[in-house]
Parts: sequence; structure tokens; C-alpha cells
Amino acid sequence: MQKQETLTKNQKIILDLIEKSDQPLKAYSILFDVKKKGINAPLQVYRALNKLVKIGKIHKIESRNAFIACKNSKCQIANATIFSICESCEDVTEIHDNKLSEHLRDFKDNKGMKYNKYNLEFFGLCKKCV
Amino acid sequence: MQKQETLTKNQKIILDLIEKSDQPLKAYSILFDVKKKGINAPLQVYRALNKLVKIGKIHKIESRNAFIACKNSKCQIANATIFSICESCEDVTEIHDNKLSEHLRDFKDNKGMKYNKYNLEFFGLCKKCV
DNA sequence: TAACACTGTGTAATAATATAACATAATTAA
DNA sequence: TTAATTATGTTATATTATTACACAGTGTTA
Ligand SMILES: [Zn+2]
Ligand SMILES: [Zn+2]
Ligand SMILES: [Zn+2]
Ligand SMILES: [Zn+2]
Repeated sequence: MQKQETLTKNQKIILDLIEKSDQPLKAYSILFDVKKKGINAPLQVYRALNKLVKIGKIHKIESRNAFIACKNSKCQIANATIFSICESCEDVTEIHDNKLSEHLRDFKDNKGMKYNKYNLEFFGLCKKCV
Repeated sequence: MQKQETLTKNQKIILDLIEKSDQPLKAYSILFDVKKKGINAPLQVYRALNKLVKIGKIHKIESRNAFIACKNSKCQIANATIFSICESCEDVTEIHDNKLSEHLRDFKDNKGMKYNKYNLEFFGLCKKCV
């Protein structure tokens, strides 16, 4: 819980912005938005993003190269993320489904690999776009 | 089954290369390797990659921006991919696990979204790297 | 056969995403 | 209070991917 309190200025600015959006934001769109707050370079954005991902405050939507705030207290601990993505309107929602999460957490492959993280992205059409 | 026969020259060259590798290849490394075969520009590579992804001959490892040949006849039909990725040596393996696949295929969220595809990436340490 | 749609090609330019390298400052731990 | 760690600011550059345009092949269909 401590890491949450110790965010730096840049990290806070960028987390605030991402939390205000219910949809994923891209790094360079974040950069554009925070220029007025004194963040001038891509690297400043990426450094904050990487930190925020690391501590579980945001997630990267890998297939979209975009970042969304975490809405699910559990996945911060489990390093487990599940998203649904509408391929028409690009709406992204974080899913929490205990049964599915457990199934994934308990998954063992036949190679003896030790997992500490997973990311699942479902694609389809949302209700509006069907 | 027909689309498999009708690959074009560029598509064949690039699929051959990817199939010869048991690990994911990146687009610009592919470009480098196929220059001697007359493929000169990134776009030629990306066009072939996109087509090969579309017909299920290869998959994109989203978290790595890399492409690997499909080893699993079923996922071509199901648009369903599961990979394990070692975060130390970057070894990537396509997983086929019927129970897990069924569970994912049958998953219904509470928003009435209609899924036609999913991608799951497990991260951890392989046996060698533990 | 001609018109058309569709898919692919080749090339050049450029956009979008992300990191390296360096000097410095702030924070924490011993 | 030294040392280690983490973050900053800046410039430059690397990596990944697409736009735009002119044209060629293939298959339909009128
Ligand atoms: Zn989350
Ligand atoms: Zn939608
Ligand atoms: Zn496959
Ligand atoms: Zn490994």
C-alpha cells in the first residue's frame, strides 16, 4: 500500500489523466495533454507509465499500445489482467470474473513453467456495435 | 483450406522463414533476412504478415511485437491463441490445452458482448531460467 | 471481349511507438 | 554522511508500422 502514496509529481499527473479517462490512452496523446503541466518529452511519459504499470495502477493494453487505469483491486496483487475489446468502437473494459481468474491462476502447462503473470484480451463486438 | 494453396510469392517467402524459426521473429529482422530474395521495403513485409495472421498461419505475440508460426491446427478456426513467454530468455511456446481453451471459448461476460477471438499470454520463467 | 471489383506489388515518404545516453537532483538506507 | 537507489530533464535515435500513389494480375460478369 505504501507505493501508492509515494508517487512522484510526474507519475501523479499522468495517473490522474489516465484515471479520468475510462478508455485507454496512448503515450503520445498523454504527452500532448500533459505538456501544459511541464512534461515535455516522451521519455518522461514512458518512465511514469512503466512505473505505474509496475505497481499495478494502470495496465497496458498490449494489442493497442495504450494504457488504462486499473479498476480491479485484485489484479494488482495477482499480476493478472483480463480485458474485453470491441473491434468496432475500440471500447475496452477490464473484466473481473473470479471463476475465470482462478482457472487461469491455477493453470499449469506440461513444461513445468512457473508463471507469475498473465494477460488475456478478448475481442469482439460490444452490444452497441453488434 | 484453399487459402493455404494460394499464397503469393512474398507471402510464401515470409511464411517459410517464420516456419523455420521456432521462436518469434520481428518484422524488421524478417525484412533483413528476405532482402536477398527481393523484398526491399517494410510494407512488403507487413502486408505479408497481416495476411498470414489473418489466415491463421502465424500469430502475433502482442507483448513482443513479433510473429511466430502456428503449431496448433485448432486455433486457426477458433481465433484463439495461448502463449507462454519466459521473461528471462524470451522463449515463446504456443499452448494447446483443451480444458483451458473450452473455458475461454465458453466465457461470457456480464455485458452481453459477443466474442470472436481471444489472445492469452502467460509470463514467467521457463525451466531453464528458474 | 470489355468493364469491373478485388487483391497484390513496388517504392518513397512519413507516422507512431519506444529507448539510449548523459548529466544532474532528490530520496532512502546504512 | 556517505552510498545506493530512484527520478528528472534533455537530446538524439531506434524500432515498429502506416499512408499514399501508380500499377499489375486474377477472376467475375455483362
Ligand atoms: Zn486491473
Ligand atoms: Zn463497440
Ligand atoms: Zn496457433
Ligand atoms: Zn527461459
